[in-house]
Amino acid sequence: MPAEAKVDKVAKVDASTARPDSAPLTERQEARRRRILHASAQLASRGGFDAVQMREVAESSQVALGTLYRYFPSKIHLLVATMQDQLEHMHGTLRKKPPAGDTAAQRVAETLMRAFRALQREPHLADAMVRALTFADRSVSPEVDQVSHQTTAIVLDAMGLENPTPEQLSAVRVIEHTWHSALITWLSGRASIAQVKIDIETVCRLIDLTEPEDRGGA
Amino acid sequence: MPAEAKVDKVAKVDASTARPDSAPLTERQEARRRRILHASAQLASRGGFDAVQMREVAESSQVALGTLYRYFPSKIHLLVATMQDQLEHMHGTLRKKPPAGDTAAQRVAETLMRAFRALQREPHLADAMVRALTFADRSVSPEVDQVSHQTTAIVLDAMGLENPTPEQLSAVRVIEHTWHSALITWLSGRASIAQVKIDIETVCRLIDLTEPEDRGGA
DNA sequence: CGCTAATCTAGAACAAGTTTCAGACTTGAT
DNA sequence: ATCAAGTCTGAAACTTGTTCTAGATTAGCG
Repeated sequence: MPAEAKVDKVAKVDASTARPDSAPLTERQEARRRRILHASAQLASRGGFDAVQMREVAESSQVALGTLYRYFPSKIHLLVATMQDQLEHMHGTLRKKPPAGDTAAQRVAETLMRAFRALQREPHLADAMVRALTFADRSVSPEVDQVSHQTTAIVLDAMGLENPTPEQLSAVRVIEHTWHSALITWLSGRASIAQVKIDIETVCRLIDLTEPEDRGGA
Repeated sequence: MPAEAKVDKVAKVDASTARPDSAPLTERQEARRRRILHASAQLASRGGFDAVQMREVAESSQVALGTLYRYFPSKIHLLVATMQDQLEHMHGTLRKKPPAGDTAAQRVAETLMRAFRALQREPHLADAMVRALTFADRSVSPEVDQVSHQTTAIVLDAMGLENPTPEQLSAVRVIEHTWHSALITWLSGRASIAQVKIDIETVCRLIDLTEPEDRGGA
């Protein structure tokens, strides 16, 4: 069923969502990629990780199974890419309304809680993305790293820092560890929302330890 | 091939490794369980998560596939149980040589680094266990919780506390989050051993914030 | 001992991720 | 417009986790 039109040509990839991979995609390829990611997010929103079945994604996005695998070499790759996509939205949204806390710790905690609330609105989607992220093996490292960097950027934004010290970067790393792991315990029903909140607030206190100005904590 | 002898009978389960599940196991059942866990650990040590294939585990442990599934209802259950098993060893080993640091934070960091070094000796096994742990869904919550409690016990041991305050328990939770997540980044090649060490040391500083003696946190 | 229920075994069958392949379609260049 | 190379499609095959079944074996009991 060759149902595609005849308008196409080279198409410069816009830099916003650019995967600086290797080959620039044509418009139709970009459209396919987008359809796939959309289908992935949609299915994930329904039933989480298990509901994202490669055959279904292929069908929903009007693409052959083989093509799906050409774009995303595994289910994990697909879901991590889906997460990258969502993270971009999130970062944009968060940027519009910066957190209002007095201290960096408060602002980071507030930002993470805001993100957490967003995830609560689509718990199944969150499940699919986070499970994929932590289950990813070495073959997905580059993509996972990109997600990690994006997350770091969000946290640093919240802290309001231009040139973080190594200590502060360490604190941010630990915050991200806690964020991921706390999400997992929540998703698997082993921790309540309240508990996650406490964990986030607890770890954010680490930031206070690294304040160069007034030294000392609470 | 009914190759089993005729010596058996009721067999009291010893309390050390007791799964207070429901039915006490006969000796032969206990032996099967042990063979299965051994095979699981062995295969995991070879090739990590992927190398633990249910058919192979069944064959290695001289048990039918159906029986394997009766003992462990999924691959994840099996690997989490394998982790429980290993954790017990670990806890026993650690108990023998308590950490020597001056502060609670130092002792916890030292203990975790010791555990980390043990994992480095069997990185594939670590991979299988940790991946299973973080991939586990709600159906495995009880078992994962038990692993979590065991880990908490180890950390509290290292801190040398009888009655931890709620604040200290929060710190311990965050430490465990960091521990798990840092392990994952290491296993998937996104963080070096040195980086994991830094992360552990960083998060352990949280403990200092909760010391009740010399001025308090918050 | 002899019985009944529970357990175990071998093996087929099923499900979903992944791979493969032949043939049709597109793309980019001539 | 035409050709070679690259891409996409549909469908089958393969892999490994999981389920199911029928028949043997074992456990606990009278």
